[in-house]
Amino acid sequence: MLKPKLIVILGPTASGKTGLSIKLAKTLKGEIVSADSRQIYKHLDLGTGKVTKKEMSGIPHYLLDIVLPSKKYSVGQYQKNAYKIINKIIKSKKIPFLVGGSAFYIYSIVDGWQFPQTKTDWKLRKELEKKSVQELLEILKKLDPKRAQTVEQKNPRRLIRAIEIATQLGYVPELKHNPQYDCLLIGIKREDQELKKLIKKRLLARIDQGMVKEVQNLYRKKILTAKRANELGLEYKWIMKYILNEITSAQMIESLNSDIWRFSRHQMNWFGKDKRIHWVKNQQEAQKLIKKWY
RNA sequence: GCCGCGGUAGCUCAGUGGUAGAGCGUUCCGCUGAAAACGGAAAGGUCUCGGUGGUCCGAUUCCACUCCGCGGCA
Repeated sequence: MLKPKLIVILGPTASGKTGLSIKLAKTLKGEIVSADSRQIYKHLDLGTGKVTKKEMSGIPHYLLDIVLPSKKYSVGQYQKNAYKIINKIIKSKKIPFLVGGSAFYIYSIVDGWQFPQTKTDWKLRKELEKKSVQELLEILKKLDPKRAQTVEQKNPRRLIRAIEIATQLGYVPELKHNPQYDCLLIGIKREDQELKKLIKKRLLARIDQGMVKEVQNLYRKKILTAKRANELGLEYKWIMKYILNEITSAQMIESLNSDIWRFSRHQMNWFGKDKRIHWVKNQQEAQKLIKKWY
């Protein structure tokens, strides 16, 4: 049985995913499902570079603004939500586009990761966070010696999650892949220097548009705490520091610029090794690929 | 002009009479329900510690002079 088709548009931050995906969706009767771990949140707009209503120009967008910034969201939830919406779009005879820069989210769909059926145990995680990596590794060894060998042994996050799973299931099952869709992966290609310029330009433009004010308002209305802003990272982290007078605006811009650049490298670290991705420079190239594939 | 302090990796600084160190940054990499998260690795000092001489078997480390920066007194 043939799997339904899914077009995936990915690339580093500021590469132009939003613009390209809307253009493509317009000419192809498409609908867009976001794959962005921060645009998921309500009220985080300018800081996440979220599409505006106007930019959408009538193309339906999903998985934006679905949870409050104070809540923690996860890939597991994302995958469930995304499957549901993509299937709905397919049923309505429209073409689904998965668009975003959160590699972890994208691959949970593209590769169909089958996460173990467990509950997030914040209490346990908090307890475990007090322990050293050595201690965590010892605990995991007792629960699941096999997984203890394959996890990143110095990474507390990974160790804690493995312990969480093993506590609930008795062991950590191997992650199985069960892709639900036939995916066409299109990546937006940008040279380093070009991307650096784009990042800077977009950063300054958003500051002009009131990005600092956005964070100020969220802070004043208690939608966003300083701690949470720090967890959310990048724009929220640095703008919050500026608002709290910990840094000057020049320091804020400089730190942000270099942090966003580093973030883009991190994204490319993930995409760069994926041979399935077709790298394009513009709409024409993307359209040609889609035409051939569909 | 005098006195004091400092000049060591891109930045902030440790340090020792006997083959140069940390943190940050940079680059690269990993990633099984926090992923803008979380973690790992490497490169970098014209054989080199501002410069020139001296003491010493040996000086980045001690001494003298010199240049530069900072602070104080004039």
